[in-house]
Amino acid sequence: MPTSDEANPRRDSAIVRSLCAWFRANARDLPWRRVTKAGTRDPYRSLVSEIMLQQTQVSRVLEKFEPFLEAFPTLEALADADEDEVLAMWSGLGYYRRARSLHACVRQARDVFGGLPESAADLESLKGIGRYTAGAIASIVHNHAEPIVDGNVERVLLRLEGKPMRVGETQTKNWCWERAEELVNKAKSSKSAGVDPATFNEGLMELGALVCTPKSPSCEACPLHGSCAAYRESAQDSIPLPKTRKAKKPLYMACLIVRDAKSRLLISQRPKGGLWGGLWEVPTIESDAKLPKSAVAERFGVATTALIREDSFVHETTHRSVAVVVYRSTAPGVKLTGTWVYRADTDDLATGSLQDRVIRAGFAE
DNA sequence: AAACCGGGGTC
DNA sequence: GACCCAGGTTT
Repeated sequence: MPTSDEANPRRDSAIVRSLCAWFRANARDLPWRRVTKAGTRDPYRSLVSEIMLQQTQVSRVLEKFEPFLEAFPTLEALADADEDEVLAMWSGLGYYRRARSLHACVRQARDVFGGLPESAADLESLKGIGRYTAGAIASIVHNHAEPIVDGNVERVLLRLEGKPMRVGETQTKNWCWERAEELVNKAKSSKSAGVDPATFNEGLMELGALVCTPKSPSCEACPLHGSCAAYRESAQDSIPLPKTRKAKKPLYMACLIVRDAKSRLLISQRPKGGLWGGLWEVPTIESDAKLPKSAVAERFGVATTALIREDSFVHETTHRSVAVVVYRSTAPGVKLTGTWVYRADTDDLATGSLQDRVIRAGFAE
């Protein structure tokens, strides 16, 4: 009696063939899947999409992908751009370090390799490209037999093999990478038409996105249910195990709206790295504790009587709950440095959604 | 191994 | 509200 962990070449072969056939028939028509010529994809478009898609849902990326590609149509164009332009096109996507890393990545690729390299090892040497992204480009664009494991793939593989583990933990990832490697090698060695590493890897992710979903998976429609341990044991809903989540950290922000005689608004750029790194904001104070008005006035160098409380709201991110209080100054602060901008200047500015709201309020009336 | 880093859709 | 997402880097 073979154990469940024992290699089963015939089962793996069936999994690979079924999945590839399903993907060929059910793949979504996404802009980064566009084929330029003779079945090849633009590696640069693939790179941009992969970075944008990190921890970001397809529907979010769809709004930003084409405008970004229009602004930076080629790797050379992106490499030649200023970091501020790149950040501006990333506005609203979140995880802004990705934009700065992508910019550094293409410059590095141009200077070191004369363009984007093809091997996963070379790709992974570039800024912002880890094992997943390197494997994705090498396999999907160049059809190399490189495994890929993201959140989707972990969930699919854990269910397929009936492993009650948590997504994202080191032990889980290690097991998934090994399993994904076995399967992609099986796809590589397959003699069936339409079965290859590119189709298998992308199919695995597409299955996780469309069928083997976190909640209410469509097992009856799944091409792999005949091989799936979780389905056989009716364990789809208990695999993977629920994530353990940390409480959101509170953050308090006091923002100051200052206008000059020309109705311009005072803004400044946040330091690179850290929260909203490199993005623009109105003068803002941050603290782990509530900021009394007197402290805000002191820090901004403005009299308390010149500070008008204009708005307050809570901005939620995955990891933070940010309590924002917006003040307007009736007298410019002596200590404040920054850049004066007109309303129209802010359109091409790199901003997060929180400061977008504050800046809009700043120009109101 | 754990912390850090966004945003918005969905249930 | 909690959960999710084509992760990588830093500590």
